[in-house]
Amino acid sequence: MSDLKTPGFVSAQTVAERAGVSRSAVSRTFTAGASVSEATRRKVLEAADALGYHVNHLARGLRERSNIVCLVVSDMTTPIRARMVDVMTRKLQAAGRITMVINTETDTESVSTALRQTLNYRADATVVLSGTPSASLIETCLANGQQVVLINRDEQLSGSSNLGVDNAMAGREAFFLLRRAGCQRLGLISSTARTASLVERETVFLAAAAAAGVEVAVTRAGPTLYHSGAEAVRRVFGRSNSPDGVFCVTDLLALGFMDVARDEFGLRIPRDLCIIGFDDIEQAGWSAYRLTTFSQPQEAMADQVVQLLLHPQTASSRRIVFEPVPVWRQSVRPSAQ
Amino acid sequence: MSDLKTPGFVSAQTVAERAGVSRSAVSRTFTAGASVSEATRRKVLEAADALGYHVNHLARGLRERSNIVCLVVSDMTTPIRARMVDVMTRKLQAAGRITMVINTETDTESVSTALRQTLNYRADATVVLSGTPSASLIETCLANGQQVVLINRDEQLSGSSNLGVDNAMAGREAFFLLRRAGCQRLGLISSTARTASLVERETVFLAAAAAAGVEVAVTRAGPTLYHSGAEAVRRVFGRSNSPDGVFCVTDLLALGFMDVARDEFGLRIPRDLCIIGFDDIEQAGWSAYRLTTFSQPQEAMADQVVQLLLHPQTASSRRIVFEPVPVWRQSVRPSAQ
DNA sequence: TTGGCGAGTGCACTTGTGTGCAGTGGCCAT
DNA sequence: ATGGCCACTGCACACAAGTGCACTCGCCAA
Repeated sequence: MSDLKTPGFVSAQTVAERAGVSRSAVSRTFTAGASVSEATRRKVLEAADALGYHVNHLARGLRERSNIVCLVVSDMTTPIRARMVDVMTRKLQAAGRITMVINTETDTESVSTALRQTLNYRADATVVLSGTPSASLIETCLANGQQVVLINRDEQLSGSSNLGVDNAMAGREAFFLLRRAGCQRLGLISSTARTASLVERETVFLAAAAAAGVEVAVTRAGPTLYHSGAEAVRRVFGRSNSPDGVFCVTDLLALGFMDVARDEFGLRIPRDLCIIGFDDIEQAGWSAYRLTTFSQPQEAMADQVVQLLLHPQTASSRRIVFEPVPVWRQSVRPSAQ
Repeated sequence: MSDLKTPGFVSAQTVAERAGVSRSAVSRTFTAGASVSEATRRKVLEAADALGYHVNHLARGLRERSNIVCLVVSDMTTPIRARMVDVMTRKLQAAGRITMVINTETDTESVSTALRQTLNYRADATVVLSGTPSASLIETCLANGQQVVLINRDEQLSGSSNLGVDNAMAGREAFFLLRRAGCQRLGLISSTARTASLVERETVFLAAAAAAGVEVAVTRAGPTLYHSGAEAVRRVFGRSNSPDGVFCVTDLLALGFMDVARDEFGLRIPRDLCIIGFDDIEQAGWSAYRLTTFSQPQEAMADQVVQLLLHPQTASSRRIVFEPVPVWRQSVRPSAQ
């Protein structure tokens, strides 16, 4: 049509005029279950199509729920985070929600700013993948009727739901796997980031070793990234008695460790050195690595988040723990002798 | 305070009542440059703080621009995409915009649905990272005063801006690098996905080879993923005369190719086999690979998108091409003999 | 003393929806 | 023929903001 349209969105009013009906009729046409005659509906749909009309969800969100969910996340380029964002957005979309991504630093200040944005956009819920927001701000969110879901974050924070994986199980299991493989001198490769998850994996691994009377050399060469794992090798094998089995609290650390251990120190894995990681990122399965690790059940976690959104009454102050599943590959010897 | 607050967001009206001023005063307090006395502003801020008030950006978006930008993307777990989403969200945030992510399949149908969502939420602009939307739908977006930016997508689509990298340069350069390294039998490893970008890299590489009178074996073992590169090796080295230099149209393909070439065929890189990729994903720099490749200037592209949003008048129907920058590593011999 | 000016304030309108309520018209049973 | 019921329609209000316009009030100069 040669409608000389002024730039800007077309409203229900315009559609109503063109269709020769009231604006209410237009609204009802696009509301499931509302009462409209077939004739009216057809006229409206025709006019809407000709004008390119789309219901304004922002205005709709003024009265009731906005169907917006904010995802607060940092380090998105990290494979594990990227996959989490992917899974989350897909599941939320399938549940009729739309995702606003807020990319932030991990520090509390920055996350708080993000959370305030969340309130500005009337998100029904906020899912925090990184950093830990201050308790008082969470209270504000809750007071505003917003749900807050923390994933792999600090323990209980008043009122917010809390999803996490059983890090203790992984730390314990990692120790026994290395011992069963016959490793004598153990190493723990961790990160300078002191996330609750990482700390728990560390402490449980160390506790299990202590209980068995085994000493463990701990190395923290930098942030939770590939090059920190790489750097860790140089520190570890500079020392007097180098380990023959290491638990890396993250796959990225493990992959960096493997590369440099082979490349610069000529070690063969798992012959000279056994390695266990955590996360089961895609690269861990690449044939250059074949890393034995633990997989986070991200699909299940995302499903759970959706459930919490759909049934908010069940959501208050709960902590839900998921079991990581061990993924057997070739970076650990099957058994001693 | 022991305000028995009913769940739900607190509005400017409530704040006004508590502060003993008009709602206008509240609005003006939160509007930069509006005229409010210092005394009033203080009263308002105090009440707002006590009640946990936050300006409703949705309602604000009813009158003017919403400051929402939709990002339509698929295959988010892919390193190159994950980084693009990361860079985009950060730059948009810095420019005062908020990002809505729509995670979609690459097929046209699914992208069209996504684009309609975009209109529902009154996004000021839509940035399409994956798939190609139908031209008619783009027209609808434009008619509604929305900007559409296509990244690495098909050529010109009426009215939308179009950012891309110079694939031709990469294809040509890749050929010459392999030749200069002394490679005699060339291979091209590509994807079953027929994206404009991939096709262009392919055809230019092949054209350069044809012009030099060199034959090239083309292999397309599957989607643009690691395991397709891995699978390609088995096909390529099953044939009679195997290549000693390959151009993989994507880093992921290249890494899969390298792994299996070394692992199952005992080839040494770059001694027996030279490999060039494209994208410069993080993993390409890992010491297991040290892949020579081309880097997409994603930061610059995101900056350009922000510029287009800030100055919409300059945005109509433009195609802007960025130069990929060659990244020299060790998967190609420096030079023949 | 009075007119003018400027800062500050509030009313009322705007944006695009969804929906309660009242009203209309058609159809069927009595 | 008429009352009752039901499907449909439109008015008007609510939602949460920003803002033009009119108005008040204090202060200063003529």
